[in-house]
Amino acid sequence: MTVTIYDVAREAGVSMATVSRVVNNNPNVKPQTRKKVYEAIERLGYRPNAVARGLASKRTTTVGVVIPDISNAIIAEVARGIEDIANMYHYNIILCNADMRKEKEIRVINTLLEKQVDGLLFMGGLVTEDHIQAFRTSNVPVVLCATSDVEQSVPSVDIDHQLAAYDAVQALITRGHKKIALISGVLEDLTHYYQRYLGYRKALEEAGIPFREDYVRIGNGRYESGLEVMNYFMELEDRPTAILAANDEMAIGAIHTVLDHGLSVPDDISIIGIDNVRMASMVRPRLSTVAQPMYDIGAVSMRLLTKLMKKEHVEEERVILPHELIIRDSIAEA
Amino acid sequence: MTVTIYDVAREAGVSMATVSRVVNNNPNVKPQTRKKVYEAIERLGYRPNAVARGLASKRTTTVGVVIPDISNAIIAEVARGIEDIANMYHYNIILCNADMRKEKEIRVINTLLEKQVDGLLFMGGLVTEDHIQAFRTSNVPVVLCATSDVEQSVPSVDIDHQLAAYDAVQALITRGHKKIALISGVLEDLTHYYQRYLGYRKALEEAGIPFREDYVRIGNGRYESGLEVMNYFMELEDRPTAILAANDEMAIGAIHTVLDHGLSVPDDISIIGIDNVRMASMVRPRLSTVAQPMYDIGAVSMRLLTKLMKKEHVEEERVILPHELIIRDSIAEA
DNA sequence: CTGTTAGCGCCTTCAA
DNA sequence: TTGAAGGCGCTAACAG
Repeated sequence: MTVTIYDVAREAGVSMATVSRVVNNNPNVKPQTRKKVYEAIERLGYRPNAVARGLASKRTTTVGVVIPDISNAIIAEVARGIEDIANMYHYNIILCNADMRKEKEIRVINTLLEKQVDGLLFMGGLVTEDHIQAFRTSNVPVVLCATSDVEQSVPSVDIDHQLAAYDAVQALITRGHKKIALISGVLEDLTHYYQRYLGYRKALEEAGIPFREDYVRIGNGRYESGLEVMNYFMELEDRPTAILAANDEMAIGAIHTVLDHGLSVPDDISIIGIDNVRMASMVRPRLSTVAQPMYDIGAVSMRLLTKLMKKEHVEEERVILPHELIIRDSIAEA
Repeated sequence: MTVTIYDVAREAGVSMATVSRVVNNNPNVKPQTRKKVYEAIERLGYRPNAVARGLASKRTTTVGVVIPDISNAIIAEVARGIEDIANMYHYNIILCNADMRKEKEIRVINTLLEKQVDGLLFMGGLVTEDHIQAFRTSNVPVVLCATSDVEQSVPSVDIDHQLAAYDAVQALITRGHKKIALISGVLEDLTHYYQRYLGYRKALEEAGIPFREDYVRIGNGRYESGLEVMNYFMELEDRPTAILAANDEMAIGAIHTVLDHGLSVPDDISIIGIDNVRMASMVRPRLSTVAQPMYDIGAVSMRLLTKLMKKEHVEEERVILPHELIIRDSIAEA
């Protein structure tokens, strides 16, 4: 039924080894022989069995990419960066979605490891002790992509989330705002939302603006949540004049709550986000935000992983990429 | 270095066969023996090698999912449907993105086949002769998901795109609109955009509204494209009062062009889309659209694939799921 | 430049 | 209920 390397060898009148060499682009084959083999392959419609190959060579030339949340808007661009570099180095990549559930993340990591991937990229979620434990039990290199672990014991590529939030608040302060509220994500996410929270506080502090408990509310990162939290701020007696949302999706929700109240963004209230997802420029007013270099995060982390897989020397296992303030139409002078 | 089934056998004082049985949940093992084996596995930190298993059993219990475009907003929800059912039947799924490039789609299909997946799901893109050719050379079942082929020779799960567009235009006609324009996708996409185009024409025809060439323009499916095409319509002397956009993203672009011209949606111009991506309710005015049952499309196609993989009998290899008109704020009486 | 020969780690009869 | 043994399809020395 299935045609194997042995069939091709017989058809071409050579040995299995020679066919193997041809398939693997080993230069030690006479051009003429090579041609014969290719013809036989063509005639028989031979397709190499990657499973057998993986077993024999102990390398699968594939890297597993764990996506904690496939509906997250930033992953598409990051994935593109990963793939471009992976292709360049002739690695296949297989994506596995974990649906934002930690237990499933661990399961997926183990599945990938059982499949003998040559390396692992963990993309964008919260990294716990259990994750690290799962990584440790493997013999393959792991790179965290658009995230990092608190202990900083795993190679990673990310931005400085604290600084990103700091810069966003700065942009507000520069424009004369003093009543600046934060729509935060869950603070248990120590590497993303908590850092952004710290950046918010730090910017206020440096500007001599006192921190107010009632100016911070936690959302879940989704649009609806931005809608709700902003509603709370609208009801405040001493309403904020500017908002930092910990991500763009909540920022957009916040904008819409303001509009739905019949007020204007940015004339009445300024709103800034973080991430620069594609949607940020697909709303009115267009959202000002702090851009993550998503493609680069993907590309650099994949590049780092290839080095680790080849046991090449790497200067620095923890890479921080620069972010960029993008001013559009959703913020204005106080 | 790596611990194998043989090590576990020795540690537990049984044969490899017994360990294999335990790992594969074969009931023919004495509970006591099973326990011993589990303990040995635990002690040694044994992790089954899926590659070796795949080679020996000729089944990998994984299905490959080809995603033509990972940044497409509808795939996340479809993927969720696929995964839920896959988990239910104990299949792993591996996602492969093809970046909207046909040549890469074919390559990815072949890679997946080389990896010996037990089945293939092709999600949402245009299916050409070359695709079908690639499918044919494999021995595993293939299901098209959120798409179908013109010849209808491959099992598929999709909606009736023509009817969806028809219903959208109907919603406009019902509200008294007569000057209805279409922001289409490329008509070469026979299974999606061309069908939607036909639905548009059919609805007009049945209502006795003459078709106008200048009321149809082709976009590329993206937001920016909606922006541009709508700009063209705005300049028309006899401006349309209603727009059908062939997908939501272009519809949203169209809305913003109208707003940017200082006019109102829906008071001056009504706009309706197709798909019901999450973003449709994340804009102001919220977008009316025709919803695809994305989760179900994923779930049903995966279910169909499991049947095919088990060689079970299936009634109908081509499933059409119902769509639904969702009226929100972007359309009004003429 | 080419062929021979061991495995890679596991499943799966077939016997016992 | 368990063990022995023969592959699965391919790669990787090692010879020649």
